[in-house]
Amino acid sequence: MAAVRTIELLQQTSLTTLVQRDIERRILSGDLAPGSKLVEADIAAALGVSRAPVREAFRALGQAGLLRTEKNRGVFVRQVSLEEANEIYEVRAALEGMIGRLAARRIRPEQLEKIRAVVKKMHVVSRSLDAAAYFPLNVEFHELLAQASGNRALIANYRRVVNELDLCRRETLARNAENIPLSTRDHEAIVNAVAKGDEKLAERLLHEHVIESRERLHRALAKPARAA
Amino acid sequence: MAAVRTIELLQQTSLTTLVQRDIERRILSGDLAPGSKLVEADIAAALGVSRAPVREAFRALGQAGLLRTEKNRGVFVRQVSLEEANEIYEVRAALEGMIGRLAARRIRPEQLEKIRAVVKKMHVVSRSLDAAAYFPLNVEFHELLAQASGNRALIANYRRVVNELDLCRRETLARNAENIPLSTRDHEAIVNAVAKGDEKLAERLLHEHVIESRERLHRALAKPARAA
DNA sequence: TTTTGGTATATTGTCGACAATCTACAAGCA
DNA sequence: TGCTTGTAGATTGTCGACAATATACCAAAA
Repeated sequence: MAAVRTIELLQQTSLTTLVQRDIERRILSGDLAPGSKLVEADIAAALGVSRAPVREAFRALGQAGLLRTEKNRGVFVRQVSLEEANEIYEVRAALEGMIGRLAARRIRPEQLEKIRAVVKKMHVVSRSLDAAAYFPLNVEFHELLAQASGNRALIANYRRVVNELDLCRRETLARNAENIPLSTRDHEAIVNAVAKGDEKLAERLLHEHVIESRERLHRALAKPARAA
Repeated sequence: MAAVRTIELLQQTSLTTLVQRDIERRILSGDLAPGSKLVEADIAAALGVSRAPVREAFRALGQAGLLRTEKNRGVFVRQVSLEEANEIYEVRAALEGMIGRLAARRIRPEQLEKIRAVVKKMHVVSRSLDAAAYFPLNVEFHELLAQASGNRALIANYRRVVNELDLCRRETLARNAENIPLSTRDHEAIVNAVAKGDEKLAERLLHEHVIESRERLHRALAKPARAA
C-alpha cells in the first residue's frame, strides 16, 4: 500500500512543484528574508533545473502572496508593512473565530488528543522561553485546530493568511519570548472550550488570541531587535 | 498624464499576465465550463504566443483555485462539488459579514453614492427578471462594498472566494430568476444599514444574505436546467 | 465478444537559445 | 565637482525543440 503513495507522489510531483515547495519553505523559515531578490538563474542552478520550472513556481508563489513580481526587474520576497499586517490579522481573527466555532462543533476524539499532546509539549517548552522551539509548536497547534474545523475552504484560506503573516511574525516571538507563557495559557483555555463543544466560547477565545498576537507584534516592532 | 498610465501598463503587463487575465475572464464568464480541459498549445496558438506564458498563467490560476492540474495529463477548469460550495459559502458569509461591519464603519460618501447607483439599476432590471443583466450588477454591488471595507487583505480574500463560487453560481441565477426581486430588497436593506453606520446590522444582513444565496443554489440544483 | 498487448499520435515536461530590458559604471560636458 | 549620456554586463521575457508520458486505436488471442 506504500506503493500507492509512491505512485501518487510521482504522478503529482513535477519539478515546478518541487521548486515551489523549496522556495516556500525557505521563505517561511526566514532563510529568504522579505525584500530579498530571487534570481531565476541562481535558483535554477542551485537546484539543478532549468529556468522554466523556477519561473512557474514564481508565478504560483506570487499568487499565493509570498512573492512580488516586477516585470523585467525580478521577483522579491513580499514585504508586509505594519499597516498590511494589521489588516491581515483582522482577517485572520475572523477566520480563526470561525475555526473555533466549527472545531468545537465537530472535532473528533483523536484530533483532540493530538492537539492536547501539542499543548503539553508547549507547556514544557514554555518554561525555557525557547522561542525557536515554541514557534513550530504554535504553528502546529493552530494547523490542527484548523483541520478539526472540517471545512476545506476555510483551511485553505486560513493557511494562506497565516503564510502571509509568517512573513513578519517570525520577528515577534523571538523579540517577545516573555509572552510565551501567556500564549500557552490561551491555548489551554481554547482546547478546553473546543473539548466542551462550547462554540461561542471557542470562537471568542480564538478571536481574542489573534488580536493579542497582533498587539504583541506591535510591541515587538516598537522594541529594537535583540542583540545577536 | 495618460502617458503615465500607458507606461505603467507596459511595465506591469507581461504576456503571462495577459494570458492569465484572458483565461480567468473566460472561466468566470462561463465560456470555459467547469471540467473542461485546457490544452496549452491550443490556447497559445489562439492568442498567438508560445506555450511558456500559457503554462505560467496556468500555475497562477491553479493557485487561485480556478484550475486543477494533473501532471502529464493536463489542466482542467475546477469543478466545485455541492459539498465544497457549501463550505466556500460558509467562508464567504464570514468574510461578507466582516465587510458589512467595516464598510458601515468607514464608507466614504462617494463610495456610498456609487453603490446606491448600482442598487438603483438593479431595481430597474429586477422588474424584467433578466438574470443576464442582473448578474454583473450583483457582482459589482458586492465588489464595491468590499472596497468600502478598506481592508486590502479582506478584499483579496473575498475576491478569491467569490471567484471560486462563480464556478457554480452562474447556474443559480439563471434557473431562479424569480429570486431577483427578493435579492434586490436585501441589497437595499444592506445599503441602508451601511449608510447609517450600523455595524452590527450590516454585518448580520450581509451574513444572512450569503446564507440565503447558498440556499438558492441548493434549490437551483434540485431543479432541472431550464429549457434552452 | 472481451481482453490483452502494442503501436501511433497527441500532449505535457523540461531545456537551452535568443531578444528585450534593466542596472552599473565610466566617459564626456557644463 | 556634478550632471548627463552612452556603453557593457546582467537579468528577465519569450520562443522553439526535444524528451517523457499519456491516450486512442487496432490487431490478436482467450
